[in-house]
Amino acid sequence: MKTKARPPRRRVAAQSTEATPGDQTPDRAPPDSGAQLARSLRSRTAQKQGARAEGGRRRQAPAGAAGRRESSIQRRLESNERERQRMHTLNNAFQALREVIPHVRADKKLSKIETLTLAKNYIKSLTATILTMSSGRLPGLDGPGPKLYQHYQQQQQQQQQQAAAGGVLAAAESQPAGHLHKYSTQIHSFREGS
DNA sequence: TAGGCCATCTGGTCCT
DNA sequence: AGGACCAGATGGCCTA
Repeated sequence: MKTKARPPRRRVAAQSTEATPGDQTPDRAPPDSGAQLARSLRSRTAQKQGARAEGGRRRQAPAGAAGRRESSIQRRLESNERERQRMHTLNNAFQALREVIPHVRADKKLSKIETLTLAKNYIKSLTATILTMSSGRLPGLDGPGPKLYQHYQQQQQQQQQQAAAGGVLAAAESQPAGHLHKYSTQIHSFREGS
């Protein structure tokens, strides 16, 4: 099943502080209020630390414990926010990659795994094309072409050896021309919406 | 309704 | 010590 471009959606966030400024993936609703989160965290923490009553009584929290708990909550909130930002920059990078990879259905957003797979094979097919052209055009001449081609062939041999050891290698991966074929096949399989 | 994809939270580990 | 990175868990939204 494929995921089509989606309208914004909401997430009932269990935790979080506030709307992320400059959120580039408005896929999600801004998180809950800090107050809510703090409440949630406090109750969780209470459960975890075993608000275990001893003989039906709660132990008295040591002096300063409340302050430490608050600062611990605060640190968690800040950490969550950083993590959110980190994921946003990662998603921005994915988006930038999507925009650079030619694919058939412009209206369909590539998933992350599709983006990576397509990018890998696109790079391979471009590399193969460039090397084929340059080695053909500059036989025996000084220049990057032949060296690159040699390097590429070495890489291919290594990959074949590794694959032989592992016992897996698609025929398309084993030769330059195969990359283009594999890439275009993949584009079409994605288009089919497999 | 099941399955795919994703955002977010969270705790652990690594790095500076 | 604090931030970055990572992976597992959770739950929402969407499509077939």
